Amino acid sequence: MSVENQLPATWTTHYSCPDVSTVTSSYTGRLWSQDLHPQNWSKYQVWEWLQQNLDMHQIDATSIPFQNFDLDGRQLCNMDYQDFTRAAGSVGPILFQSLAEVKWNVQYGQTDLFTQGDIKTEIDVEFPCSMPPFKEEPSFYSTSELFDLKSSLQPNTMLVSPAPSSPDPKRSRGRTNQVKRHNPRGTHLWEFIRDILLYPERNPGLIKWEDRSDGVFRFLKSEAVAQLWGKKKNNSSMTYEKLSRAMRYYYKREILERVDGRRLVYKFGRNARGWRESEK
DNA sequence: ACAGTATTTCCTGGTT
DNA sequence: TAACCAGGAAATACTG
Repeated sequence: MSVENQLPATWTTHYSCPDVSTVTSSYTGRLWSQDLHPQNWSKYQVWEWLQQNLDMHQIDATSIPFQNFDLDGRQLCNMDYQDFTRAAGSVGPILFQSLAEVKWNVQYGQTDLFTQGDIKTEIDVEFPCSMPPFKEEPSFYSTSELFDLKSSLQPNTMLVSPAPSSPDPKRSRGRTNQVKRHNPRGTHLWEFIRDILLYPERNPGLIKWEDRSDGVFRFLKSEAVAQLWGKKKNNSSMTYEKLSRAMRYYYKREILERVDGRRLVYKFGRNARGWRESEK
């Protein structure tokens, strides 16, 4: 089975975490218009948006009650500021702002300026990560943790993607990377896996609990998960082979426990937090 | 520039 | 044979 087949449509089409330069160029339109208006999001898309916002702001997924966002796009769009605060506490304002900006961008944001380029390479690059951070003071985290997107929202500064920091003379092997974004320490692999697992109703058959209370789970679509992880890390050459190596390193740290004899099965270890139902 | 962490990449060899 | 699993070794990416 190909990876494309493994990936649910919504994920292939919508899930990604591009770097700033790609985000900006993808702000263009076509991917955004009618069918991507938040008003028309499915529950799953709402969930994706939520996840991406948490990622972007480095908010632990367990810190907000996801059940309050078991909504489709229309319901989401009907929420006002108060509703967001009620639903997500201190994270509410971030979400509110994020949604407002998505709406704005769908409506007016994209102009011809960025409609360059070949759709193919941008097609898998779009929204959640392109959520602009909100500008008001987030009292609970430092602005330095934010993406430096403030500027990227301004069309004129967006196109030039200056590959900031490192000179990086010798190139890497395999990995296709363009611009090193200021990628705040994102979610770790095991947290990424955990977060997919946490909401099975929205997990499109990628990973499944084998024993919920024991923390045993199984990959159903190993390569698809690897692709998603790769997207999150902006690494298009990620494979299950490599992802699983990283998983095996978790054994020593007791973030995972070994489950032998069962292919694609892993178990959370004593150092993995946030996966138990009681911790949700 | 540098050290440390967390992968990522590659590889050999074994198993299902 | 394909798809996994085990880990070692070394390279990378990023952070402080």
